[in-house]
Amino acid sequence: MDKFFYITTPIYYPSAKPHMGHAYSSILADFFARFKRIQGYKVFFLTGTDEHGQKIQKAAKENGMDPKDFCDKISKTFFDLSKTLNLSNDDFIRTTELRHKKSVETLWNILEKKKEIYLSKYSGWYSISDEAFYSDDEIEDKDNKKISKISGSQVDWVEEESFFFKLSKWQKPLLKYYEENPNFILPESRKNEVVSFVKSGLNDLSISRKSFTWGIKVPSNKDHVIYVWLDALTNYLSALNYPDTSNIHYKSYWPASLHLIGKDILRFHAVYWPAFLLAANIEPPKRVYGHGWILSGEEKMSKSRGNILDPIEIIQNYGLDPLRYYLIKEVSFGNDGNISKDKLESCINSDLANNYGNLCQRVISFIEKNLKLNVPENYNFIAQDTKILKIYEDEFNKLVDSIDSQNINYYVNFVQNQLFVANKYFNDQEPWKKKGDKDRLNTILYVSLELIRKISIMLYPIMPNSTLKALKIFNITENIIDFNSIKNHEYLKINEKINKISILFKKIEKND
RNA sequence: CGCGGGGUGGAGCAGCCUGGUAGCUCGCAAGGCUCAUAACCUUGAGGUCGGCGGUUCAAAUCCGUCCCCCGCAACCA
Repeated sequence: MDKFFYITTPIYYPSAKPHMGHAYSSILADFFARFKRIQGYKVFFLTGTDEHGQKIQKAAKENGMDPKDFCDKISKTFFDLSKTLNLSNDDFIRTTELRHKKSVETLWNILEKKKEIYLSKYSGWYSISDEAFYSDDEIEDKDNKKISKISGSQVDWVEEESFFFKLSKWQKPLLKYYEENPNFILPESRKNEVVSFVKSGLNDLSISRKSFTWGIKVPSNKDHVIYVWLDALTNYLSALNYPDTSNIHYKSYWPASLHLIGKDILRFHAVYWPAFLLAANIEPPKRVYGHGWILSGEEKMSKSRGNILDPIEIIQNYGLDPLRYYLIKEVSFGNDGNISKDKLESCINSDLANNYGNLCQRVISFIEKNLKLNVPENYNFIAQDTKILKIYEDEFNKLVDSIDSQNINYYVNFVQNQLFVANKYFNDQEPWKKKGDKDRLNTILYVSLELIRKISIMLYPIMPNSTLKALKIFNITENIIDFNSIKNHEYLKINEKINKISILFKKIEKND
């Protein structure tokens, strides 16, 4: 029976151009998607853009553009980014699409029919840029203006009719859901935050606005636009052809396996979203993972500090795969991490060029010179060979578990460790001194090739382009990569030719 | 008492939940090797785990308290 895996990134809000944080979320999601694919799962990987709301309407107006044209333009930059990052996403959803509109309207109607929504009036201090209301003690005066203490953005007194979602009613069911699904919110530290937030009590949620028009209209009352978050979150269903719940996509992939998001939007995903779904009698997603932020050095990236690292520019200068590797390996997943050109450069030199790239190079050129690129024959494993090869067999389940629990640093550290092991093996076995002992020489080279194959497969989800280059040695193409094959030690067939490859990663000359 | 994150060898981090000789990568020093992208391998130096107090046979790890840094001022992942 087929096994299914549905992973999503947040849909990005295209009020400005993509930055490192968007790249980070997307790259991580792609890593999981690619891993599950080579593990044999049927994967659906979704990303896209969230294009409704007052901010977009306002930004469009400032640019003298129609909101839709404005969205088309900026959404394209995010679409382009997905190409630049070599994402393997199966779909790219935009909330301005008809399929999404239908999906949101259906969800709304269900909630309304189930009496989860009621019409009332909201009055309070509202911040356009935060898209949030603040209470009296959350605002202060500054320069004759009212601003939010929390965000510092300007707030205005707003009094308007609004539809409300009976969020308060779902406090207990949510807590029960968290308890019954202890891994619904990860990492654990953030789960605690969410749980205590819910425990402290939930107010009903205003889920419509009358103050602007750019969005999906409330079906039963066209004066209202549906609240951005109710609109946006539903994208995860829309892409599966919801409301057609009998279609194969929906049946296979819902509930989502993993919503990968930044920690700042955890509340929407871990509280509101499951509440909406429970209220509509739809199964909530299996997991929401709130990752940290990427900082520049010690500080948050900001234009005023001039320490911004544009992902596009980094990729142009250093290449995509090094950036992907860096973000996945150097950042302790779940925590904030930081990136600097300096650290990226030394990561490229030591991990990629010296360690992985050089391993491939030394082994292949040795085989080229001594065996004319034939697969070594008459190999005969002795204890020191099997000991190394068997590590992959022994660790296999742990590696799979580490991915399934999003403990990706364990996985990456394992690979890095095996790179050291492989280089040490080649060093210790000294094939250059074994030219008189053909059988032993062949065995050493055979084992070395196998190590390169296993390591390259493991690195594939992180660096698809570079590892596909390396796997050309063995004529392994993307469609036949099989993670399970790292357990196998006799993959290579005698009489086959292997292929020479060019240098995988060039070292960066440091001039400081 | 605003909220949250954090303080572990020169740098970046893991370990803390479930106490038991302090671990990883980079950097540094010495040696080895020469197949390879001056790459690789070995060994070594370097930390009283922010301070103080407590619990314990035993604390980076648990409890209390204090100090310091960072984000919450947007390019919201």
